Formats: sequence, C-alpha cells, structure tokens
Amino acid sequence: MNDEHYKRLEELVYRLVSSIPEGKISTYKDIAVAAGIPKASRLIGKILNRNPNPIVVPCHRVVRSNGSVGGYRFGTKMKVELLKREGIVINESNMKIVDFNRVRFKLIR
DNA sequence: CGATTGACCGCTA
DNA sequence: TTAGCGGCCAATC
Repeated sequence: MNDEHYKRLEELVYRLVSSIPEGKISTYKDIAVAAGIPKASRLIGKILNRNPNPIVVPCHRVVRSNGSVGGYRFGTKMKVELLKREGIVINESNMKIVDFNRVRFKLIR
C-alpha cells in the first residue's frame, strides 16, 4: 500500500464515518469491512485518532464491535457525553451501549 | 533495520 | 461470561 492508496483510504474512512447519522453508531470493525480492509480494524482507530477535523467528522459515533464505547482522542468521558447527548444510552458500569444492535447504523459502501 | 505501540477483533479455555 | 493471547497494520522509536 503506497501513500496514494493510504490517502484515499483515509478519505474513504472519513466519508464513511461522516455518513453515520445522529443517534446512530457504527464500529471500527464495520468501517474496516466497508473500507475493504476487514482485518485492519486497529488501523481505523489510528486514522480516527489523528482526525484532522473532529467537528466535521463525528468519530465519537464509532465504537467497539463488542458494544463497549472504546477510546477517544479527548477522553472516553467526552465520548460518552457526546453520545448521550445524541440519545445513545450507555450502561456506565460496563461502558456498553444499551440496545447496541438497534442503534447500529448499516454503512453504505 | 527490528521492536513497540495503539480510539481493535475473535478464537479458545 | 470472561480473560488471555495471537493476529492485524501503519506509525513511531
């Protein structure tokens, strides 16, 4: 994978994440699959970590595939707050999304 | 160069 | 159900 491919991958990831509507969430794994790199879910986190525009790209709507909230550049607490604000219910004791499958957004391409 | 490090995943015991 | 562990891939050391 050269720089050109990688750059395109980043753009695709940001586009996919931006398509997640308010009140819905997706997972690092789902993004990886949609981006054509099903085994590189860790890479998705890495890309989102240096998200150039956190305001535009709602990267807080991306959680772990097991339903737990996962990490966030500005702290897990902030991520939880943002999600709650959008109507996502979170079990604070185990940091898991309540009704995980119900609020899961199906990515389009 | 090789080793380590993440906003992770899935198998196995 | 949970914890441990190997695998994954690019960046960083």
